[in-house]
Order: sequence, then C-alpha cells, then structure tokens
Amino acid sequence: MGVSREQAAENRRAIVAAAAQLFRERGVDAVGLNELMKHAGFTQGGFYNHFESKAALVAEVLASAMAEGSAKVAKSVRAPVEDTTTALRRYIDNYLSQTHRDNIDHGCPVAGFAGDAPRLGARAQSHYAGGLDDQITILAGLIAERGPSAVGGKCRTLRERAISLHCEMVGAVVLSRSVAQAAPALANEILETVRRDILASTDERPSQDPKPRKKR
Amino acid sequence: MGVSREQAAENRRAIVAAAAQLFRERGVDAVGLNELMKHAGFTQGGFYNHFESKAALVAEVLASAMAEGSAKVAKSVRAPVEDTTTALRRYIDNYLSQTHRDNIDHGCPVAGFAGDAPRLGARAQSHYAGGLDDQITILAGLIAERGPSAVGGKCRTLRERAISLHCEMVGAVVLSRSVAQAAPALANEILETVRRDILASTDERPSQDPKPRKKR
DNA sequence: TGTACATCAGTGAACGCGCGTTCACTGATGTAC
DNA sequence: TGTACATCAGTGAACGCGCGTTCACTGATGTAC
Repeated sequence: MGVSREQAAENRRAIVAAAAQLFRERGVDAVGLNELMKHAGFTQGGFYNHFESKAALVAEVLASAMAEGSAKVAKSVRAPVEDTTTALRRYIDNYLSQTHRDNIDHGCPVAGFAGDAPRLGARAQSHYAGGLDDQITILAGLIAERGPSAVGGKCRTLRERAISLHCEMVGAVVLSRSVAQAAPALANEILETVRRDILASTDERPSQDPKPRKKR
Repeated sequence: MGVSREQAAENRRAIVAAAAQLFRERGVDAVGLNELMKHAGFTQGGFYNHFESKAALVAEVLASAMAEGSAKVAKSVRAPVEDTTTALRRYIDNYLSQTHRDNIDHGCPVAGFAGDAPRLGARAQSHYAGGLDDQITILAGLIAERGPSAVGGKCRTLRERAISLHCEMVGAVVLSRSVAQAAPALANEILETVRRDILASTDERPSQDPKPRKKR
C-alpha cells in the first residue's frame, strides 16, 4: 500500500524471522506461504515482492538462522566476568536443558533443522553445513579455553573432541524432541543422562541442580 | 480384481514395506499415496481397502519399522561364532559406516525417522519411543557382554552408558546425512571421528581399516 | 461335486482443499523538473 | 519549495497442480446349498 524502502526492508526481515521460527517448529514443507505471510503480518501475494520462490526463502532462512546461531553462542562466551562457571559448562547446561528442547523455534539451528537438512536444496544445505562447521570450531574453542584436561586423555585433537561432543549433544536434543510427547520421562532421562556424561567427560563436576540459563 | 485373502495380506505387507522405505528416504509428508501405491505395485484407490487413513498407515509403518530394527540388531548379535570381533564392535562399525548413512531406507529407524518423529501422530510416536527404548536396552546388553571396562570408569549404570553412546551414534549419522550432499568431506569426517571416539571409549582398539559389514 | 451368490481387493475417475505461484490493481514513497 | 509522474510494496482473487479421500464398478475368490 505504499511503504518506505526502510519499512520494506524491515518487513522482509520479519518474513525471514517468522519463517526461521515456523520452519523449525513444523518443518519447511509443512509451512505454507499463506500461513507464513499471515504470521509475519501480511497477505500472501506480497511474498514475491521479496523472494523469487519459496526455495530462495528457505536458503536465506538457513543462512540467517545458522549465522544467528553461531553469533548467539559466540556472544554467550563473552559472559559476565563474575560468573564463575566456565563458558563450556554454561553452553552444555543450556544446550541440554528442557527449555532448549521445548523451544525449538529459537534454539540451536543445527538441531532444529536436522530433520529437514538432508532434503534441503543445494544452497540451503550449504549454509547448514557451513554453520555446523562453525559451531564445531566454536565448541573446540570452548574446550581449549577449559584447559587440556577437558579434551580427554586419548590423544585426540581439539576438533575431534568437539565433533564427538557436538554429535552427542545434538543427538540427545533430537531424540529427546522425538519422544517428548509420547514418552516425556524418557525424553528427560536422555537429556539428563547425556548432560552428566558430558560434564564428567569434560572434567566438570556434574551437579544435581543444573540451573540452566534461559535461552534468548 | 479378485484376489485371494492370502494374496491380499501379502499386498498389504508390500504397501507397509514400500512406505517404510519411502517415508525414511523422503519424509512422511513428502510421499503421496498415489506414488506410494504405485511403488508397491497398485493403483491409488486400493489403499483404503487396507488402511483407514494415511495416519493409520504411518502408525503401522512405525510399529513395523521399529520392531524390524530391533530384530535386526538382536539377530546380528547372534553372529558367526568364528568371528573374533565383539558384537558391540560390529554394531558400532556398522552403525557409523558410510553404507549405513547412505542407505537410510533400510537403516536404523531411530535415525531414519528422527526428522519426522517430533511431528508424528500420538500412536506413531509411541511406537517410535518404544523402539528407541528397546534399542537402548539392546545396546546396554552389548556393552555388558563386552565386560565392565566398556562401561567407562565414572560409575555409570549400563543404561546410562547405553543412552550416551546411542545419542552420540544417532547424532553422528543424522548430522552426517544432513550435510552429505553439500559437504561430503565433513559428512565423512563426522562418521569417522565419532567411530574412533566411541571405540576408544569402549576400550576397543580403533583400526584405520574398519571393514564395516554390509547392512541387510 | 456343482451351481448361485455374496464378498471384497483392486481399478481409475472424481471430490474438495490447500499448496506455490501469477496477476491486475492500489496508493504512498521517492524522483525529476 | 512545489508539482507531476514513476516506482514498487502490499492486496486479494485467481491459476494449475497434487494431495488425501470417496465412489461406482469389476471380477476372481470363497461360501451356501
């Protein structure tokens, strides 16, 4: 209806943001453009003023979500100085919290898009893979910061350790989400068991009272 | 066109089998009944002679696939006696092989349906959760058989150890599949790194030449 | 054992529906003079 | 600074298409007598 270029750019961002949430919640294929545009506050016809196709949006959403995911972790590393827990410890506790599992729409995009990733278009999957690699690198940095004891004694490289740790955490969140409705006790058991396993293996003292920080 | 009851039962099984493969390959929502029936060798109208709805089929497919998955693992445990490798070792090598990653249609249903599981109907997700629990139990049995050294020293129960191991393996396969097209090197690095990590942690000697057995 | 009939798995066309996409139109924004 | 016009984000109806589902029909199977 006549809108400034500034406003148009902001609206475009709103569409990407809405898609980033809805796609994670319900799967890329299950979210229609009509519903997506309504969620962003517009009517469906306007979509093609901003994107060439749904596939183009998906690619952009993955680029944006993966970048945001990495940025969020990187920021959490530069946390309050007076906090005595290590950055690695905070990352693990948060990642394996029920809060993170239940809020897939704002959670880690590697876990959130894992179900869609194998069937994404080439550009979208490239962004996914790049983001995964970044996250492994960031995690390796957290382990390094924690000191050599966290690497584990069996002469692995930091990257190898980070990959194993990341697979275990993503696997736990994905499986916990996969049974959350049908078997909530099992879903929680998975999270808690893996949390303690990983804290033990990184030489942190596992606690019974994790006090996970709220995501976002 | 007039078919014996025996034949009808077999045809029904063919539909479930086709669905079990197609659903894993492309996702439950992405497979239409027309295509599914064609793949099973029939025309689409006949579907409702066997199933009340697509949701009913999905539930049955999950029950069947999870049971078959557990049975396959259980059978592989009773392997040739002259084989000197342990059952646990064979399970791990196979699970984290490129063959298993690339053949999702006949692979582990826990990993294969992980992308769909959070959004499955109640009955289907129940079957998924039950199968996951069974698989954890079976894995705990393999670890027990391997001896106490495979449990890890930090006073965990067998089940806890099995859950952690299972999450790491499923996470590795899911992530490897998620980047297989866009970043094949990373996809292979994930599998191989996690394989060595797990073999080391279960006190098996990691080898450079895994010789994974063919699945099926 | 033979005949007559009911059953029901399979066929293929049709249904309403929501999908991604296209289109003519609107009207404030932004530009040219 | 003021006026005239082009731009283009947003609207909402329409498109073809494939989806899950329904239906009338076919004809061999299985049953009743």
